[in-house]
Amino acid sequence: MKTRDKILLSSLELFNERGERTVTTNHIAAHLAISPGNLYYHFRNKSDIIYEIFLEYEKLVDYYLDIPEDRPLTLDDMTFYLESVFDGLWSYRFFHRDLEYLLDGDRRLRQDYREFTNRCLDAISRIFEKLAEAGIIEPQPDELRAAMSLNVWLVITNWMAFLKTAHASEESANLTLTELKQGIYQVLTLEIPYLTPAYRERVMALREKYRPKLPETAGAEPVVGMKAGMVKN
Amino acid sequence: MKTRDKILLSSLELFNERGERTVTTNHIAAHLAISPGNLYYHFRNKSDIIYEIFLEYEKLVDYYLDIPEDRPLTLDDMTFYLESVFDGLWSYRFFHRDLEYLLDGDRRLRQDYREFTNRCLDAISRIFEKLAEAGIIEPQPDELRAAMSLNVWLVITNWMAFLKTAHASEESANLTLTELKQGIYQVLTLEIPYLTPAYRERVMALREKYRPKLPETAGAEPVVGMKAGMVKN
DNA sequence: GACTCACTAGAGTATATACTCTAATAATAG
DNA sequence: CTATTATTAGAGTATATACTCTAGTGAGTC
Repeated sequence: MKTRDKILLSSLELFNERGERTVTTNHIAAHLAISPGNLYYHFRNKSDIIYEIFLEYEKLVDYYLDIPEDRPLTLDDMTFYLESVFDGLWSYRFFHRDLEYLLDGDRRLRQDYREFTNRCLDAISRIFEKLAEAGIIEPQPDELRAAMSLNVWLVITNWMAFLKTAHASEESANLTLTELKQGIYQVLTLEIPYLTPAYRERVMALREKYRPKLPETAGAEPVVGMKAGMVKN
Repeated sequence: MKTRDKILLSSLELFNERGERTVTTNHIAAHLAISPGNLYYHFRNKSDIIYEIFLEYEKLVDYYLDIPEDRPLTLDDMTFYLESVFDGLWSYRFFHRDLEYLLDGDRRLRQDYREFTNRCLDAISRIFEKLAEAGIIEPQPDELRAAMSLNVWLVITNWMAFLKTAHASEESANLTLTELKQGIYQVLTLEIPYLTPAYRERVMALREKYRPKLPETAGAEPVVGMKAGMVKN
């Protein structure tokens, strides 16, 4: 594997683990057992590394949120979208943590992220639209759908932060799979009132699968692994 | 005014303006035209300053979210809660921005914040309960109410970050009053499906007041001032 | 007038951080 | 084989950061 790619991989790993703020370029180099000079041969600066990681993230999410226009959506599709988005969120979780600071320091990133957000909002809205066409949720006026989509986005992007700050009385805060999946539970909660009678029970059953067993008990559950076995389309 | 209080005030101001990460204790001292030594006479370290600011924030929100148990809630109460919470969010907006890092570095803060979050969630849930009692929203089972409350919390605490990152193509990102208030619009969007027929129109009209005029146009609107004229009870 | 004590100035320090520079070694092209 | 280019090591640097230490000052007290 190319040094350049190793740098990106290690950076992501360290950023996710310890937060971008506490991981220095020297740490990254040390972790790879290469010299700082070597790292700076491949990247102009730390921002550059972060930007490239963002591009990967963007690509991943754009890929997952590609909505088929030639067929109606199914419940499985919706499940796939939810699982995928939380997957992506997990893999690049450092990003949303220090988002504001990162955007303040890199105009390119700010601009790109802005567009990325808008694409995501459009995708969510389009998913709702197609779920309505498929008779899974009731159709809603554009304006309401847009506001709902934005709420879904806010819940999704804030879920990890909530887990890490509000849960986990112990400091380390190993996230469990159950906890991460509760994010899907929260998103489905938003949809409940809009479900059609025909699908209500099925979606409620789906939601139930993501419900936490014991809300307040920090269990010794398996740590998140993800990259689960869902395949696109 | 005591030097100690001036330090807290300036710190909050600078943190809000530039982010905790980029504001050093030396900056704070310089801004007050006092020596670093003086600052460190009053506070053991930077974390201590932040912790004290958090206590103020906590006190403010706890005060606002005190729910009267001797009378039913009104729509005006709900408006007051929403306005107040966004007020508080604005006044201490640096806090949520760097939340994870701050909690990682201070056990006290982590523990207190955790309890604070739970109190807020309980308050939101209690508000929903009393809104149902007042016939404003339909009553819901405990479990759904809890999940809804959590969604409200996620939307509220993530709203500022959304504005600062997704909006404002220009770098500075001066938030406008209209934009901040759109957070209330988003929260009310969550409530729509649960409104009783008797109140539906009134709440929709209230919501309309917070609706952004031109969603995507970064206008030259008046910058947020807040501390608006709402009085408790 | 000596004494205390809360408060302040300002120079200083150990460490870290992002990043640079030079020189050397592999890899590749002609 | 030679020349060029890509890659790497490793020491070094300018600056910043959180924080310390010493030496006071000024207002009140006995």
